[in-house]
Amino acid sequence: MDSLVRTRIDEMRDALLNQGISITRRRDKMLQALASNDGHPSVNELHAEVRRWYPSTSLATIYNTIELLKDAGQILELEFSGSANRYDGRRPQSHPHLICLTCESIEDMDSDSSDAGHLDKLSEDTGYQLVRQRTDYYGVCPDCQEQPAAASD
Amino acid sequence: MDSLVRTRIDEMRDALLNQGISITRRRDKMLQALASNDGHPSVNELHAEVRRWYPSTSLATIYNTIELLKDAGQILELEFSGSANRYDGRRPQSHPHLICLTCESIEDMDSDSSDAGHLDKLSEDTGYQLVRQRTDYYGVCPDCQEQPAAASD
DNA sequence: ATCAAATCTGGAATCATTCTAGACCGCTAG
DNA sequence: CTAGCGGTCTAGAATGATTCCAGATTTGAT
Repeated sequence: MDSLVRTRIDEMRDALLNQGISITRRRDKMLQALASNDGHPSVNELHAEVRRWYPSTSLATIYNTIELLKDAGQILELEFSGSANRYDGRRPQSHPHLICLTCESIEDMDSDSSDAGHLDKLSEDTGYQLVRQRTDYYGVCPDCQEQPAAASD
Repeated sequence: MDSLVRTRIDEMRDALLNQGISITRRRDKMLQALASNDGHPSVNELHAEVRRWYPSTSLATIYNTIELLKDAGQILELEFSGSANRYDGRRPQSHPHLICLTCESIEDMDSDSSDAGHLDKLSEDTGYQLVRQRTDYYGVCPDCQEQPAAASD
């Protein structure tokens, strides 16, 4: 296991402990699943992953742990109304994404305007106490531009 | 009725007609509801509005008309996983919003980086064919900062 | 007035998420 | 070692937005 992954797991673990939340075995597996997943898993994917070790794990536990991580600022939630939410446990800070309308893939972008002082400045300008932002770009990814539109029914 | 509202209704109407979509009475009321609504109505609000004239209107018709407007690029859909989607029929182009985490209000912002050439440039940089973007800022609005946290159960 | 195509209704179906009641687990005090 | 307590977990029901569907209605052309 990559040392970055291990570091990230420790970060999440410490953040939870700081809030008085104990790290149970299921929660630990969930942190591992999040830290080692390169993409943007859905609840079902995380559920499947945790179940590989603890087959009795219920969906409610996954949702529950996500809630704890959100409160601790350790997970980024990407909401979608038509399909399941997607999560990023590696980079919990706001950052932009590229979303393919054809294959529904989600790709991270480097933060540009969404870096540190940006929200602070905007808070002053607007009078809002801003805590996070969401920026997504929707289009067709390079792969799907080449495909002869396979799965489009 | 404001002349800007009337202009906007005509825009939407023409866009639908151009796609061979006829403007039925319910659809017409829906365009009026969208063009004259200053905020970001939900499907239920639009439904209620159209029902004032055509009480038998079903929810399916509202969803259906939204679909038509989306295809014609005449409505902006803001997706939320936990609650109902919200719509903007006045400014269908991508533009950023301020969203209050306390009272769930949605406020328009002027486009800054999300103007015309921006998506084109980003398309070149990323290889995606980008068609729209979504940028939302989440925080607490000025009103809710003053309130003694009324509805927070 | 007739007929076909488009539109609309009302209710069922779907599906992600939240809720809930009770079972279970791990820890501490006695 | 054991009883009890608080936190955790499970399974399934409940919720709510959205989509689907079959049949009824309306529209427009002739």
